[in-house]
Amino acid sequence: MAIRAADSIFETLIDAIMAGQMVPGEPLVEQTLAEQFGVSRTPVREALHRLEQARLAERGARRAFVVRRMAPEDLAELFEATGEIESTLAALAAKRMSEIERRKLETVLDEGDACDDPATYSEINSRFHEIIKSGARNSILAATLDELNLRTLAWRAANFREDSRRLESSRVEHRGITQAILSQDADTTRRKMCSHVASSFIVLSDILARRAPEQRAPKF
Amino acid sequence: MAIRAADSIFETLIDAIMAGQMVPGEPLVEQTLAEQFGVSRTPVREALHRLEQARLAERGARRAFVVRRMAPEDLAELFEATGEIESTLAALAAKRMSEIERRKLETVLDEGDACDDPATYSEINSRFHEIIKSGARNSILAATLDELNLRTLAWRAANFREDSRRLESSRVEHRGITQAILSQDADTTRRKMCSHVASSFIVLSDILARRAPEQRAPKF
DNA sequence: TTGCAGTGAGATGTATACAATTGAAAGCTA
DNA sequence: TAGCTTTCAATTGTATACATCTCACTGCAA
Repeated sequence: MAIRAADSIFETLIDAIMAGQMVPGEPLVEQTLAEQFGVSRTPVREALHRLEQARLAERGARRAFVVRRMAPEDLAELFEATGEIESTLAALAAKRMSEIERRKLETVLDEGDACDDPATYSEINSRFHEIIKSGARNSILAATLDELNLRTLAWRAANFREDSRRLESSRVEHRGITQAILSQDADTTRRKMCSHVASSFIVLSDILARRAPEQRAPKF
Repeated sequence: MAIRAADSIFETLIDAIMAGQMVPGEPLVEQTLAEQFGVSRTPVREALHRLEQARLAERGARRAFVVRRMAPEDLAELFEATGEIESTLAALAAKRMSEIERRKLETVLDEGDACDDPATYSEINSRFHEIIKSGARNSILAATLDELNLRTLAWRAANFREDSRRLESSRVEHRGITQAILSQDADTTRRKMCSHVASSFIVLSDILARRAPEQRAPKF
């Protein structure tokens, strides 16, 4: 019982959704998944309920679970929420980060400037946001942000490919955020972070808009 | 199967925690609860897992569930998070509320001024916050706030008795928030709402601090 | 007295059988 | 043919038995 089957199934399903192997609308039947994982329905059932609570699954016909469909408006709300919470964390971080953390932030920024490989930049980008998140000194808000990020993953992961123009503008935005944090200007930090997340969303929207209609908005 | 046993058990347990009938640290044993509710362990099990995800239960000895204990610092973080999110919603509402909603807000404010009964005031207070929440036009943030409020309920419900001085200061704060919203000043709205939630927390802290040590901080 | 291994009770994790619900499709009627 | 009813299969909900894990307690040895 050291590692629970329900836990690993839950995570496997999340990974599959992230990787785009399970598209929104795809059915998630207890019996079928149980056979695939080689377990009984019980742990699968628990995993599916957790996916539902994480808003990654929803009920379809006959109360059956399907990978959650999401309308473009919902995605916009989700990104707005993410942006607001991340901005709040950044504003708190501007007031609370230690000297060591401020130095780290600068280091990561420099690494980002020196990097041209999109995959590496993506990893540096994560560290940048991670430092801010922990600098805010509020684990509840941090957990809330993680949760929301999980819900956008299915879309970001399936669609995002770093394009060099976005990479450059991201660098500029990171620099602005860092400057605001270093000067402990909470209001400016909030504004710049909010705009940064909004930019990411615009890029994603563009990509989605260019796709075939049946993929763009699976629900309709 | 119209109403699932698991659902009603989940809600009953929340209500019991809210009402202070189950104090933090109290064990939640599947078998025992199953007998009390007259069902099998299965639906109880599901309800307990959902309580855990809602952070109202945690694991104690032998992986058993107990009503979640919380240190004072955790409570402070929780209230800070609640305040930040409610402030964000208020700031958005200041920019987005319809004329009708603005009028409603004024009406509720007047009702609050005219009211001296703490129970009635508490209901009016809920409506005030409800109007702001829906005025923000973001269901994700609204749901996030609901979730956090649920987690503070156990403490607020067990401890809160309206005291007339708090009632008066609450009125003043509500008036300030309303003015800021009506003049569509998002920044001021955010600041005032944040301070409003902080005041509530201070009052709660005082009440907790006056209690016997073993009740004040159940964990230690 | 201290430390540790064995043991057993208490609790959750999982498998499986059966019950209940839902929705779609077939069939009947006007 | 349109609309209503009935039926039935698909799927989840629940009950129960068994498996597994954890930890407190006991007893022995150093």
